[in-house]
Amino acid sequence: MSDSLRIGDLARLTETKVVTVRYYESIGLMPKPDRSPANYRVYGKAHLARLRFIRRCRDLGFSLEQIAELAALSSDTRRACGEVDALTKAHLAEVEEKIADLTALAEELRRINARCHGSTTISNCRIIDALDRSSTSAEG
Amino acid sequence: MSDSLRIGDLARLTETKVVTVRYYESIGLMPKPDRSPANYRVYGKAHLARLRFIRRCRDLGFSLEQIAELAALSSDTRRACGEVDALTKAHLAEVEEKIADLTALAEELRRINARCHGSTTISNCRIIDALDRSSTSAEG
DNA sequence: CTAGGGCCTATAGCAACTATAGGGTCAAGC
DNA sequence: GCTTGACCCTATAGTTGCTATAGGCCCTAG
Repeated sequence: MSDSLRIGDLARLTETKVVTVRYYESIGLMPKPDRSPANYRVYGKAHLARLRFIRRCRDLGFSLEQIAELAALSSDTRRACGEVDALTKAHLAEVEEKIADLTALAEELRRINARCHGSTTISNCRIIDALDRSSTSAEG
Repeated sequence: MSDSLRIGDLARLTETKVVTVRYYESIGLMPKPDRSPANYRVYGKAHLARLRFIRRCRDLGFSLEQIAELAALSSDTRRACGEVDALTKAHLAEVEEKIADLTALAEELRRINARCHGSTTISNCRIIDALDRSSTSAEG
């Protein structure tokens, strides 16, 4: 009995918003649960596990589409593990690329920031200057 | 004469899509240009500079809202430079935080990936296992 | 004079939610 | 018995930064 959860319980247990849970259902990522006589959604442990899986993957940066794939793969235990492996590897590569991009970007922001040598007005502010000029063009 | 540009020229010169230029105008980020007799948008060098500024800031990861602020600040040359400085510093902090998050995430993905010890089917795939369990809970 | 490229407006779609409106349900307290 | 308040329901619109589509005008070259 106590494994009968309402949407609010599910949300609390997974640190998800209620609307988000409904949203996941609307796009088919969460299965449609049974309804109580009052038309409330009634969830069990399987739903909780599913939502936990989704949230964990979200935390790891997977898209909802990727999560749907992962979930489909994981439910078919005889399926080749290689597909899961490929998905996580591809995702890792994406993440690593994003890190590289952001690192270069931070570098440049730091460089730009360093140009503000205590000037007090925009007219002699080198930051705006730096933003105006393309970084690839030579500085004067 | 030759500093009269059409939207396609502007787009090409800044590696922006035509629709995007119009979009920037629609949200007030680009000023409304004059129109030719045929109702075509007619741009000058100031517009080009403005769009370049926008695109450069976008490349640096600023949001359109932040860019609007930066542009407003930069046009008032007597204004205190401190605000610009603060904006770029805040943005840098954001970027650095994002890098930290992604780095932790990549770490975990690598850890998860390492669990696939050549198992061939999902049933003994440790990756799905790893995704299922919360990373904070102890492993058995 | 027609084909193509470019331009115009307006609207809808994308991810992944979030917010709002307008209502029903239910247990507790007076 | 009745109200209060927390919870639930549906449906729709908003968010960011675009992109795509439909349906149509302009202009030049062949």
